[in-house]
Amino acid sequence: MKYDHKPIEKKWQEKWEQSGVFHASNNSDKPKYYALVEFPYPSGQGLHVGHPRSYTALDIIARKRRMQGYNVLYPIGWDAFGLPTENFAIKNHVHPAEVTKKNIARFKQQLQSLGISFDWSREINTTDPEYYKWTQWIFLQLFKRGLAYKKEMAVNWCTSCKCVLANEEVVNGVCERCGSEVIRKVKSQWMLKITEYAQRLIDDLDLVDYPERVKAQQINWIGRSTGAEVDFRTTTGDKLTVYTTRPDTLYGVTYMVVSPEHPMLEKWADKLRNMEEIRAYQAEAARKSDFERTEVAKDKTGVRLDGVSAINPVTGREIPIFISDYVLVSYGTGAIMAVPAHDTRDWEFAKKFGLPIIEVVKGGDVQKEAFTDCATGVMVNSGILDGLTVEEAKKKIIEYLTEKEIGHSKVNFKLRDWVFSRQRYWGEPIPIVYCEKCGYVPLPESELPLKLPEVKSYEPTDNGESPLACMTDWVNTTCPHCGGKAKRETDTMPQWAGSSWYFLRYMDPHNSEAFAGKDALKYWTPVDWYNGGMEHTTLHLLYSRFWHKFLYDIGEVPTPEPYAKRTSHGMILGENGEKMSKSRGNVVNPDEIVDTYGADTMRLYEMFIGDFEKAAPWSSAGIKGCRRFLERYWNLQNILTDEKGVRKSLEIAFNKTIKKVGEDIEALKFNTAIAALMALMNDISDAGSITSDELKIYTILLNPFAPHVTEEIWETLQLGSGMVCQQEWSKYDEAKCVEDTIEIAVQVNGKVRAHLSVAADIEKDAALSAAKAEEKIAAEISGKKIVKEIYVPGKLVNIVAK
RNA sequence: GCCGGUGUGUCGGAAUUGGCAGACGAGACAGACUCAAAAUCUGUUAUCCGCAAGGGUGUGUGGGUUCGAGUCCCACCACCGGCACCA
Repeated sequence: MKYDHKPIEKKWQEKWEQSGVFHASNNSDKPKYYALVEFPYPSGQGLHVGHPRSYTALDIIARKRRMQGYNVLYPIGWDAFGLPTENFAIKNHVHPAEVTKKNIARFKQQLQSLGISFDWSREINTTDPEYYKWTQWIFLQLFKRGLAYKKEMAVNWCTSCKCVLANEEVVNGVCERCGSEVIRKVKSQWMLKITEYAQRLIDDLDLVDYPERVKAQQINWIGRSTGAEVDFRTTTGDKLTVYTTRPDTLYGVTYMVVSPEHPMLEKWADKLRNMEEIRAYQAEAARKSDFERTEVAKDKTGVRLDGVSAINPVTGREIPIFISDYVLVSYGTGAIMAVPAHDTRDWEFAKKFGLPIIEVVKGGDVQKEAFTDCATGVMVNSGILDGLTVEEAKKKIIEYLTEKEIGHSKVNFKLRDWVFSRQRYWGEPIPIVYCEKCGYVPLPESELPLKLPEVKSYEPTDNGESPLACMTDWVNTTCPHCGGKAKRETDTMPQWAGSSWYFLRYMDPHNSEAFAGKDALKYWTPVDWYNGGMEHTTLHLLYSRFWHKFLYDIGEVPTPEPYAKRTSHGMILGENGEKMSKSRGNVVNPDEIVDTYGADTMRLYEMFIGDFEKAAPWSSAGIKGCRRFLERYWNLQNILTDEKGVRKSLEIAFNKTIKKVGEDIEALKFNTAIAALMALMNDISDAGSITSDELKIYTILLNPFAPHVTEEIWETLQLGSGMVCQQEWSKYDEAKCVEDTIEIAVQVNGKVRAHLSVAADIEKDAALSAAKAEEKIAAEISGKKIVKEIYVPGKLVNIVAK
């Protein structure tokens, strides 16, 4: 009989669905295991071949855990709010909800055709009011505790999406999503105080098992630095505070720089003789997009303040103040003390404006370039600091500044608060009302969900307002606090809102009283293994850790961290090694692969393609190899013998393979697990036959990778009761993983000269004398003096002779 | 510039963490089957010298440690990802 994947795969997908074998239970005596993959955005393009790489990997984990006796939760859902859907809806004059529904249906069908063991009874959808009710509820909790606030500020504005973006969504000065120019625009925005959690988001990385590269990227993004704030007196009698990480260089400060947006400039307006020039510079800086501002980063510009200067607090010297756009308002105090001798940027600026460069750390030639090394230098020209190392000087100067009350130590972060409002339709409405008398008033929780109203046009507006703003019936409401006239917030939440807590909803998806019941949370939290893309490291992953910590603080979830273990898959590239895209014409359609080769082949291939954590190019030849392998497995039924048990000749091969497949799955090395199964297949082929017990083990080992074909063989050949996915995972005998006699290499002076067949447990002396007895070795060493003899049990002997 | 990572046959990639480099798959070549092709099966396949037995050389480059290095150390080169005027 030929291996025909189509009827087999259809049959088992239906059986699994009907029997509910993959449904997790909230009342189980078994130990729990929560495996999670990032839920997809149901785009109009349908599933990408990259999706199954992640889903199959954790499906293998989930299936193995079930076989190991765990109560496994492996859920799926839809992160369905978002711009592409909204844009498609605008273009085709359909409601985004309709578009979403259609896309989800397609995605669901595609995912089911892959035989992933998701618990479909827990399917969630972020656009479902029963779901976003709780997204809004969490927002209200943030608001009540002062972590959601509205602020007038310069934000990133995407000129094409006509919408603000979070810092995390701006990549190289352009919109992460559409690649259009991002400009700065002053707008009143809802913000979330993620900065309040900056330190804990770093510290608690110690509590979790994440790849080093993920931790490093998050730490980098949060950008903690330690230094000091120092107050400088000005000639107007004011105080100008700066932040510096090098307070040790205070004696080398020869000028100061404030950002063009610095508030002191307005205060000094009437004292500044060149205010016009300053205003012109400010205007120019404001006009530049972030992209332009960093583009010209090499060439320093600025204007010297004429009329106000500052006093260096330790030298008493009067120093000029400049404005320059190399100083950012949003970091530190928006002002810096400049030490051209020991900071590259200050050095460039000083050279351009002919400012003095005073060396205060010995070790370089500060007239040639800035000397920034902190490890080797010694302080000079620095009064009380002379002779100290940089580290000692930092400590001493901070003590001094603190005592004199002109400065103190200070920690700063690069992380900014999260811009949380979007001027678009297809998102969760923000449940806040603005009342002239009472200000921003939260909607009572009983009024949740605040549903998205039907609108005539979803078109984003040019004036920067949400399309909801023209829904006057909906916008005009009464204040929940005073009952007077009030207006609803018309901005919606960003796409990252719904995904910041979705893993909690899976634990208890139909609960109408809470986002999840306390018992369910206690049982399932945390997620045991979460796999997803590297591109979410500083977005979704960081945001959801923040929300989870907040929920932990208010007693709503039982753990400080949401995910115990995080792994990351590499991208699947086009056959030409480039990223798959329509314009490159190298997109592989998963439906076609499933149709031609079957889901089992597709799964197997995606796991065999290479190192799971690295990018790998698709290969249409490679997938044929996996199909061939499954055909060989299928044909094992033709060589089934009446013999029972695992035969002596294959005993070691089977035990070794059970061990290797199990260990490799845990280590995310699916490619070598499959290679081991292929090698065992070769051994079976050499043997010319297989017993039912051997086939039983083989089928169980292969099942997580290729679930359909293994179920079919199991059933047809009646290898056992129930389905394969309900069997116990195979065990191995450590003692039977090694051969009795092994071949060891014999080296002379580190070069392999012969091979020797010896008992596995041979002692050093016996191994060496056997080696020396070998004809070739004897010839090699004859007449030489043996200097050293090395024996590595089970591997080799090495005779060093001169 | 800073942080993280990678570099191995024709290709995707293995190598129990210092112990026989190239597992497994793909491709190619040869053979069997076939009228023929496909499929399937068998064999060969890092490279150089040699008819062969055998030997030499080989994991980005240069050095080092070691009986022994793809693996450890130092310096460098190339590529990929992230951050980037963050004081």
